[in-house]
Amino acid sequence: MKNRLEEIRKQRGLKQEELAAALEVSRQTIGSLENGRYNPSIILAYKIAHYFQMKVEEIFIYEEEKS
Amino acid sequence: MKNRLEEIRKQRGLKQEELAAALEVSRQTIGSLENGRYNPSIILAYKIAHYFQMKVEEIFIYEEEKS
DNA sequence: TACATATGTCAAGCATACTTTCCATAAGTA
DNA sequence: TACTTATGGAAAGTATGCTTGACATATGTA
Repeated sequence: MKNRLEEIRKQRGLKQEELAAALEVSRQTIGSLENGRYNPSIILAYKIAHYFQMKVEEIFIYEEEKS
Repeated sequence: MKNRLEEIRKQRGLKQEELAAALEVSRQTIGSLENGRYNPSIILAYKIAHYFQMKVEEIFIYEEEKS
């Protein structure tokens, strides 16, 4: 699972901390997602997509056969 | 988070066990998703959508403010 | 009745998502 | 230099997703 979080966040001129606050998660969670340390829960993925007014699949890109 | 898993599975004439095998998860996981005991990981949500050739958001319906 | 099939659900255990706390590093500025 | 801001990331703890194994119930059929 790849994601375009860092790209989209920067497009919007947001700091990790600001995005984290808006989504009610920790700054470390945002950093960990951006750097691929883990995948978001489906709930968080939806919150992110909703916040950016995008589709989940526009932000999180599934790559077959990888966990 | 609601989902249309049971409805879609039955439309396709599949048993829980058959769907589970196709997705490489346990039958209990499918049952638990259908009965709302927990939400899928984003990986499993994508596998399910891919299997049914649908969008994630057509199957899993986000309800604001609920975990 | 007896047996098979499909589903519901629990319990224990492991893996992963997310938290808080902490420290490091890089870039900008006084 | 010294200080601030933004980010990276480790460590330990909690919550949730998923597993296997077990048992229950409902339905259909011999």
